[in-house]
Amino acid sequence: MKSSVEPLKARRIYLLLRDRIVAGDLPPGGRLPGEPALAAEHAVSRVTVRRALDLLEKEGLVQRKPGSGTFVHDSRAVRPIVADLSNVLSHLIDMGRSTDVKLLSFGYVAPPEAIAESLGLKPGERVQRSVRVRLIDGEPFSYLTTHVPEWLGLTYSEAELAARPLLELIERSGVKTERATQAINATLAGPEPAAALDLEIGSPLLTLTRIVHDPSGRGVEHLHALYRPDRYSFHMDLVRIGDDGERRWSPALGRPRASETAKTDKNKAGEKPTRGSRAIKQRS
Amino acid sequence: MKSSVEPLKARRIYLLLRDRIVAGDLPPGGRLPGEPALAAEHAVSRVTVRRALDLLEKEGLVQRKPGSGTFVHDSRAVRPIVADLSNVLSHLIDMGRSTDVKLLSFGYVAPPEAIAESLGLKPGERVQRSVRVRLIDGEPFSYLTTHVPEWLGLTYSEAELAARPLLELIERSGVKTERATQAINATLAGPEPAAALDLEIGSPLLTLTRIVHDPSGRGVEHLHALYRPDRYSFHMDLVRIGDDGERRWSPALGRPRASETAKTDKNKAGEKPTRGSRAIKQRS
DNA sequence: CGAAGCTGTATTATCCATCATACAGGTTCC
DNA sequence: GGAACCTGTATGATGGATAATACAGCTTCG
Repeated sequence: MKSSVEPLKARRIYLLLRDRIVAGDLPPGGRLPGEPALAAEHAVSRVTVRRALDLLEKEGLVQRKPGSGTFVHDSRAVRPIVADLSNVLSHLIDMGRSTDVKLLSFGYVAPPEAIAESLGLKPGERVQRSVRVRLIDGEPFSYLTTHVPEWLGLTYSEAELAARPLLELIERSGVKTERATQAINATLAGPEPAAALDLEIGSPLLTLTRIVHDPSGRGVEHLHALYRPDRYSFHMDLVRIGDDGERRWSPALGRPRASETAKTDKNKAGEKPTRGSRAIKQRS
Repeated sequence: MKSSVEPLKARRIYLLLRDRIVAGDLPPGGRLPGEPALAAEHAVSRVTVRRALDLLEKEGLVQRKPGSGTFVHDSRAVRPIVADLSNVLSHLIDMGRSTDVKLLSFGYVAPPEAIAESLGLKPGERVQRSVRVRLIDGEPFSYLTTHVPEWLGLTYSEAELAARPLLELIERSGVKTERATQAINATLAGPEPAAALDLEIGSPLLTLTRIVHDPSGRGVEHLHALYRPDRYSFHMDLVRIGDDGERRWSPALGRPRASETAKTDKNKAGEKPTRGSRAIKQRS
């Protein structure tokens, strides 16, 4: 185990710089402020700034040139996968990229109350719980926890779950899946997801919680998915509908545009760097 | 000042326990293991466990009873506001809740390259940049950064932006907004958003990036929104469409069900006085 | 060339998260 | 009542992260 405790301020600065890089705020190939400037800007010592830059360099986001400066690596290789609303990745497979699934856990347990409630289970009813990780080109990008009522889970084997989509197995059993509700949110990575997704604890994650119902309204699947935001994001096209009184956006249906896959402009949690504030005297 | 650096192990345990609570693994009202037990389980000192519990208590997730134990708070009151796909909150207003907008920043600047590209601007073209914070019942829940081409931004004033929805101002100018694309992702809070949203730096945030186009395909608005995940989340209903070969989920259109979800979050009042800036009532 | 700026490296001192331990006071339950 | 829990609080010790400072070698540019 790594008993070496991770830095705090260093990590903070690392995250901030990383966000600005992936957001395109610091253009690829561009030089970022010098270590003394960064140290002053964030009110930390230069040693700490170096720690943050070490992390960025180790991840290949940044390239350091002694005597010259630190530069954003040109090939921002880490473009997120794009999934449409319905969470469809099929166009990725068309593109020749391979997705694999690792089954981390499989078993029958008593469900947490919240899940039992959302599936409409009777008290005492058990569920099949599985944890899977999806990989694209060998890299993990999602951490899936599913709960399925026991009577339904028993219609397929552990090996089948590891090999085929869960929804396919459910429908094979004769259950019709017509409706679902889902919620998208954000959270921080706990120890298990962090390890499975090859992330640091405390990294941000996209979450998707989906509850699938059969036509009678009975819950048949509870899916909780965690996504690495640097490798996955939800995209959708919207059209403006409604007449003048109440116009609003509505998702544009139709085939997911297999258009240019990604035009990532993610986000910037940070803000504009106030330029021109330099002039730090590190020397006496 | 808050130079108080966050703990590491304490934060780890905090995240662990938090995940188990929100997942329903530890049922509401239940008592969680005693501090000595937790300390032994995670191989840390009791002081560290207490730090983690302090965080949970401050967030209202647990309640401590001296001499008795630490309990999961019954009413997990902090239910996020629910917005449907199109980011519509109208049902909240129907419910009598008030949303306000604070304009934090307004000005004309040279756009970051990523934004210029997504709006299809010519080199050298400037944009109007604004930063707003939305509040519900006085509590901030979203941090909006918008970029609008200068020629369009000049058709309205700063005061108008603070008082009316941006899209309404754009349409008033004669520009037709028919299409948009958006992406949903997750990130960590940087210093400015954290301060505006009354959060710690490094808190998780939901992000929404939307680019609005006019019928000719010209970009007219770049919206970057950050949402507090504990106060806001995206919900949607899905239906299963397509014939047998390729069945998939598709968003169910129609009015967003005024679902059970939004309840008043009884957060501890008082805390941070919202910083003095204008707060204007505005419809979603 | 030479000044200015940059990264790489080293040293010392300080701060703070964590540990280990002890004790006080409340609750639960037999 | 009293044993066995629990949370609240205080103590000192320790190690790692951070700060402050100094200097080396490199690149860029006038």
